[in-house]
Amino acid sequence: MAHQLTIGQLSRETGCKVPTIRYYEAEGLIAPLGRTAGNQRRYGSAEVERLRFIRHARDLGFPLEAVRELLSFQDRPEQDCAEADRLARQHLRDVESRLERLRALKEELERIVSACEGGAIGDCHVMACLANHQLCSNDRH
Amino acid sequence: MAHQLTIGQLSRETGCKVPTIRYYEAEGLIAPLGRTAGNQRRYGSAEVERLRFIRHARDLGFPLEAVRELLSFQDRPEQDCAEADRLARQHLRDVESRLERLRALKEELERIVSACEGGAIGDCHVMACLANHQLCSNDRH
DNA sequence: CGTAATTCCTCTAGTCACTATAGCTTCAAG
DNA sequence: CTTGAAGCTATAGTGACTAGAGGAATTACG
Repeated sequence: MAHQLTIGQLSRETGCKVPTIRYYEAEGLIAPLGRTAGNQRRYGSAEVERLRFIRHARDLGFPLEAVRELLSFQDRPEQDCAEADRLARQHLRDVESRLERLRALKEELERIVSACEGGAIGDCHVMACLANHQLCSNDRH
Repeated sequence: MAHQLTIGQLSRETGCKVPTIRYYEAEGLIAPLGRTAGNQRRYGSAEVERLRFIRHARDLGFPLEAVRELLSFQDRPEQDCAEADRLARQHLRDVESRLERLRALKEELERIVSACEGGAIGDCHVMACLANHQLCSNDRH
């Protein structure tokens, strides 16, 4: 049993928390090589790779369901990559639209806080803008 | 009982779904004026304003907990607006950092999908980048 | 006035991707 | 051989809703 990892070591190798690894196992994304006599999980280097793959895809914002698909592609390397590419492009479109909305939101917030001049809440622009959308966004949206 | 609204009418007025209104009520953010003999909620124009306030703050990404605070400020208009302003500024900082991360992510995704040239998964850049962070982001982060 | 369609009610469970807690067992070091 | 860290399972909680079941009230029409 050379160089097998405990769940804690796998956690340190990949930056993925221990309960999260167990959660991924329950979700069927990753499994230990086996268990010790005392029922503890043991992992090999393939699992390190697999978990890094999962983490990276998650960091990129892919939902677990998409990660699951990507993993299934990985398990069939002879297959065409069109599906993986489609998934990534779809995700990019999602990210772009979220980015757009977040940018608009930031601008609105900037207008709101830049208008505050102190004083009582009754006269506060921040509160007025929150109460009345018209007040802060005089442009589109 | 002139111009009192049902929950469905309030929903149409504010763009807030019916179950969401009931959820906000359970959370203590908004309450009906009263109930009919048949136990149905009835609302007045103050509730329309309050719910619009809630929706706008939510659309701006404030968590419900912050909305709760903002509402409590609104109930004391003589008070100084510094707290409301602080909350909005804090939120702006949150949004800015999310925006920054989302932007970096989008760039990484763009690099990834732009590298795909079709073919088998074994040779696919999309998959390779997901497996190995180094491959796609040669710059910071 | 009857009835049918629509809207309303409560309650429970599900979503997503974890995170936290409790109470226990196993393992590695000294 | 004992201690303390790390492991185990199982359950519940997070945020902000959303969906569904099963039933009651209201409104519109004939």
